[in-house]
Order: sequence, then structure tokens, then C-alpha cells
Amino acid sequence: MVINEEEFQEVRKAVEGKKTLILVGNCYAEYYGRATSKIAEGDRIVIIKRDGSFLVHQNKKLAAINYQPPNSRVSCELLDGCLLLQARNPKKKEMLKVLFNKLYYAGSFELKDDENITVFATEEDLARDLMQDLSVIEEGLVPLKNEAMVLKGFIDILAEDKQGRLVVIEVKRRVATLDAVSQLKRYVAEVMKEKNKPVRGILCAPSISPNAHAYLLREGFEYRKIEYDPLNKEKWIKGVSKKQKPLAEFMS
Amino acid sequence: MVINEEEFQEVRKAVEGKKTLILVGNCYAEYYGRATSKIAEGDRIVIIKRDGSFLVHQNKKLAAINYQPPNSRVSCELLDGCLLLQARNPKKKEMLKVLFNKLYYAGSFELKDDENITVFATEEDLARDLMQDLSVIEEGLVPLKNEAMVLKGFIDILAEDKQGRLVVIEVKRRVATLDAVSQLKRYVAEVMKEKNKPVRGILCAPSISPNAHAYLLREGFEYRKIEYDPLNKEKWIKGVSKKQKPLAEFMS
DNA sequence: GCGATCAGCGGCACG
DNA sequence: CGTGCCGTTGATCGC
Repeated sequence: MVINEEEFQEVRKAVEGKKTLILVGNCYAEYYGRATSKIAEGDRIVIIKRDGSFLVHQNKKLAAINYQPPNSRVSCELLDGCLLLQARNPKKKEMLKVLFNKLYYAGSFELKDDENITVFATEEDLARDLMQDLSVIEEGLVPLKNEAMVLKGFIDILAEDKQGRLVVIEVKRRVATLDAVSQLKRYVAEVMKEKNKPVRGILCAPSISPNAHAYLLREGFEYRKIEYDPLNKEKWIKGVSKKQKPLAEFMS
Repeated sequence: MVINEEEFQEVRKAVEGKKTLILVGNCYAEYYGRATSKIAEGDRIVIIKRDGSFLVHQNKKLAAINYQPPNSRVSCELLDGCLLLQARNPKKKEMLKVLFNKLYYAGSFELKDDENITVFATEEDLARDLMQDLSVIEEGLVPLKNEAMVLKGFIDILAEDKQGRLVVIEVKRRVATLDAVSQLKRYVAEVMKEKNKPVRGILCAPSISPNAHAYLLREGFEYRKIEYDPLNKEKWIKGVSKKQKPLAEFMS
């Protein structure tokens, strides 16, 4: 009997009362569902959130080793002095079991937080602000906003060049890889088929891997380097200055 | 003065002593680096691991809203009665700041855990065990293990059909999407160029999206449905029975 | 270190 | 719901 009744009641009340529960202790864990996993006993942290999210963390790495998404049904029981937690997703036939044989800490909390995080410098931000001034990509490019919407919905920027040719522009916020070229290729083929005329493809990214570049050129597409700094308030995209969304303020 | 000196010393000792630290309280958070983010004050959970991993969790959803990868340099200070935590990655010029104005809990732990999780039913597992009996994909297929290694290293399975044609097989553990077809296409093109002869492409997955299937057929490739159950010990891949890696044991 | 790919990816937006 | 795709993706493995 390692887990005492008092601790268990704390856990039970948290699980039943939909509070947020934090556990630290020595546990074994196993999962089955989309795959199966197991890990022998070790000291870990478990977080069970109000919405049924379930996390098992080792004391290293960023990612949880086991988890269950929101809306999982959590149960707890005392089994031979051990605390057994189970998080099920009946629809997906998934189950995560965590068996604690030691508990260093158990605490439950009612956390009030209605805030949403705002993130800046996403691919969407890049594409939107680039569209305000496509000259950084190529002189004379004119964005065709509505076209892009109607046509696909996935194309970052659809534009027309000086010669009146359609240009599909794929924007990447980090190193462009083979995937990005494949993606561009699909979009170009799509538009070309739709419009029944030649379409150019431009890949915009801070850099591109050698393989991706070779693939790109082989397909007849073009690469344009873009540089950006999320903290530069006036011109966060190098070479683009007008009509940019103002940056969020940050303390020094 | 909301954070008391005693709590702060607990935090400071944990941060300096490379212990694992868990904080629960009301905080504001901001990040800058690859992007920028900020979120107004709310009740959240912070975990700082021994290796410098830093996590900020809201009381909903599975994913952390802010984080810093392993090896970040963490510092803490008391500022106007508030606890300021900073996690920096000098090389990437990244910084995460968390400012607590209330602390409901602060605990530090020395967690001992040398175990590694074992996961079964990954794509690698699927490909390896399928290779033991390719008849479930097509009668007469013979795997060319060494070829695949030498040729690329990324092709899941390279085989030869009854007519002696090369067959590139891409295996997916879940719904095959457009990406998977693009990937297969790249590999087929690669092998075709290398060997200078026609190459077939087969996409193996539990299911395939309509768009992906259309794209696949348009490219002249083929789809083969595979069904598997990670918990079925004798035949976890339907139709494949021999030489399979034994499944890990799970309690009922 | 970069490059390529998988992940029980998670999350979001759209149809 | 599925489909598609981004993500401060993270993590792994090969070079």
C-alpha cells in the first residue's frame, strides 16, 4: 500500500470534478489504439486537464511520451496500493493506462483562463503582407486575390506577371523542402488545367535545400529568397514596406 | 508583492540546481524567435525540465501554447513581486518570457527515469512485416531489400513483379493523402531515371482520400488497401502471417 | 551540422 | 465528420 487513501481521494475528486490534476510519481504506462506503446516504471509528470486532455511527461525532451486528446474519459482507481488512471476514447478505441506505484505530489486546481494566444509571422502573415508588394518577388506582379479564393483556396498567392501569365506563388516560412516543390507542382498543374494556359510557379522561402532546388529547376519553377524578422516593426519582410499589419508590442 | 521570498527561493534553487520544476499560477507569456507570440494573463501550468525543456500549458487542449526546446537557458528573478522566468536559446535567438503574478503551486523534483518508450505499429513496422509476404499487395512480388537501401534509403519497399518490372511501394499507416501520392511520384521518377526502365508505383494504406486517389490514378499508380490491428498478436496485418515481429504484451 | 521523413503527429479552417 | 495543410511543429536517423 504505497498510495494512501487521502491522496487517492484528492485524485478522485479532481477527476470526477473535472478539475485540472497534476501528478508526479513513479509510474508504468501503456497505450493502445492507433498504435501500441509501453514504458517501464520511471518518475514522470502527469497532467489531466479539464477538457480530458491527458499528458505523460518524462523529465526530458519537449514532447509528451504518452497522451490522450481532449474529451477523453478519465477514470481512476486504487489497485493493490497503486493508483491506476485510465483515459479512454471509445470512438477511436483508444486507451491510455498509467499505473503509479509512488506518488511524490498530487494537486488539483481550478484554472481560470479565457485568453487566446496571438502568434505573428506565420505563413499566412507572410503571404498576406507579401501580397501588398509583390515587387520583392518580381517587378510587375499583380495579385489576383479573388481568383485564388475561387480557384482552390490553398494557393498562397496567385498573380499575373508583366506578360499576363499566371503565376502561382507558394510561400514557406522556413527552409523549403522537397514537399514544398511537390505542393507547388500540384497547384501549378491544377491552375494550368483549369485555365488551359501556361502557368509559372514561384517558391518563396528564406532558403531552399539543394535537392529541393534541383527538383524545382527540373520542373521549370523558380525560387525567390525572402528574408524576414518578426521583431522588425517597420519592415519585417525585407524589401516590403507598405500596408503591413502592425506588429504586436513586446517588452524589451 | 504577491510572490513571497520563500516560493522564489524554491524556484531559484530548482532552476539553478537543474531540478524539474512545476509551477501553477496566473501568468502572462510572450515569445520571440522563429515567430512572436503573446498571451494575456491567465491561470496556467509551467514545466521546466532538467534538460532545459520549457512548457506552458493552458487548462485545455493537448498542446502547449508556449515552449522552448531542450538545452534552453533558464533564468528566474523577482520583479515587483512577480516571478519572471526566461528561457533563451542564444543560437537561434529565441526567448520565452513568463511572468507570474500569482503562484498557486511551486514544486521541484528530482525525477529518475532511464526508460525508453517502445511503440509498435509504426510505418516502419508495417513496411518491415509487409516485406515478409508481399502477396497481400500483389501475387508474385519479390522484395529487393538491398536495392532499396543503395538506391535511395527513403523508399519503403522496392520490389519486382512477376513480369520483372520494378515496383516502388509507399506504405502509410493512416489515410493516404495528396502528399503521399506526391512522395510516391518522386520516388518512382527517381528509380525510373536511375534504372532507365518503366517503374510501377503502389500506395499501400488503410484508406485513401478521394482527391489523392484521383491524383494517384492520373499518375498511373495503384492503391492497395491494407488493414491492420496493433493488438492482434498472430496476424496484426490482415493477410500477412509469417515471420512477424512478436507483439509486446499488454494487460487486459 | 543539414536534410529528409515520420508522428498515436495536434490544431485549424473549410466543405 | 473528412480533407488539406500549417506548425516556434518535435523527434529520429542518415549524411
